[in-house]
Amino acid sequence: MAPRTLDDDDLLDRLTGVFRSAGYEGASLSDLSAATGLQRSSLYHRFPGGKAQMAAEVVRRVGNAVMDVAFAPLEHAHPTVAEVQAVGRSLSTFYADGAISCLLDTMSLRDHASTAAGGTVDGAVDNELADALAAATQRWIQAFAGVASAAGADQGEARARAEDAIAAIEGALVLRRLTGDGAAFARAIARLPTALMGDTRSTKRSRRN
Amino acid sequence: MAPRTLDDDDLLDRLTGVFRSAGYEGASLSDLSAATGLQRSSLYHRFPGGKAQMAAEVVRRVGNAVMDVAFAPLEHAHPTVAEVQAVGRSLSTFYADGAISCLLDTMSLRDHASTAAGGTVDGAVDNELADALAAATQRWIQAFAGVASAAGADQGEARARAEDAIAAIEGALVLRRLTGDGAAFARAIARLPTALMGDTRSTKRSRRN
DNA sequence: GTCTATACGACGATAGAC
DNA sequence: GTCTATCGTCGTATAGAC
Repeated sequence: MAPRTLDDDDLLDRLTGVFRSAGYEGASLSDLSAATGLQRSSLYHRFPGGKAQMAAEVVRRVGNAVMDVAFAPLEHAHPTVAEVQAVGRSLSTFYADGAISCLLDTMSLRDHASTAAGGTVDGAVDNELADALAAATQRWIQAFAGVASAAGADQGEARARAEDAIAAIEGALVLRRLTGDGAAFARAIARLPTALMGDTRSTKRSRRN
Repeated sequence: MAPRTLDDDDLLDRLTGVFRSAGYEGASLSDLSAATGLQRSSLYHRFPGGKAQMAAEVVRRVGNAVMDVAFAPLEHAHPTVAEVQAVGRSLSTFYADGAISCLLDTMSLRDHASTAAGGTVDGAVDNELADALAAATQRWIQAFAGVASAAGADQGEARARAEDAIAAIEGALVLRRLTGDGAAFARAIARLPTALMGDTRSTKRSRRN
């Protein structure tokens, strides 16, 4: 019912939703077509590289969006606990309180193919996705590690805290898929300030850790 | 070159390897056939329910194996720190120091299909997989929660500690897929005793937490 | 820039010989 | 209990009309 164009941002948003819940292999062109309202061939007009290109662009775009919305507040010298809590709220919104999976998880499977014979042309496209995932992960780690560093952790410890905090969130999202219970995700978010900055005891929370 | 039978345990082991690295959608019958040395039709002879049945049996079998090997030592009244550390070592082996993904993660995606029209027959098979995943998850949570309870945590806190410890492990496995670095996984395993039992300070480790 | 139509291989699944 | 051969469907990807 809409014979005219669809906005580029809207288009990628729709694609993102499919990849987030189905993963790379699970997201068929029919799914992507249905979600966007565009026919398969129209998708190929915008993404000549096919599904692999769609996936890579989705990952890059989401990575940028998350950096802007959630982590930009952290990029000055000394983030406060309140600012880290705000990042937690942004992440809660982004993941719909844990109900939506993370692209880093759902897109990081696959790829026993394409490594077989000599370098095919689309091998580069496949690596594009892997590179986008790795880049987004590193940016996330560095954003969190920056917070830990500002709180006084040395470089190695800062990176460890960042990785552990991310792992807690990613693992909670997996758990949520399995149990339907978002409590673990909520705890991982609530723990974010102390996980990164150590025990600042500026809030009333004590618990283990 | 082996026209005769393949042992049932071996067969499921081979299938497990494919599902672990490729996920449900990513594991094709060709992959499963190649990994087992059996033709597609032979696989159907053993698993009339097809891929869904293979997946469900794999999940159930792995769930049982993990319970036996790793968690059985915990099923008496008061597990010791050393015993929990031993569980960590078993898990490290099971996950090849983080290099192998967890079935709970890789198999818990998918399934926008089969819910469409009226109840088809194979809808039950699909739920079989989801049920197997949920059951394995609950058994894991309860095994860990038992440790926390024995260490003095009340019921809610025990379950929270168990879920958080599992999330830390699952998230570290995701991170390892993304970065190729197993350090986060090693830390999640090392933290297991204190994560479940609180700060027993019986080892020299202090750190945050 | 979107559509209809179609190519063609891989997919899950089945039939029937041995 | 395994095989070869094949089914119909859906997968990704293209060609060409509008």
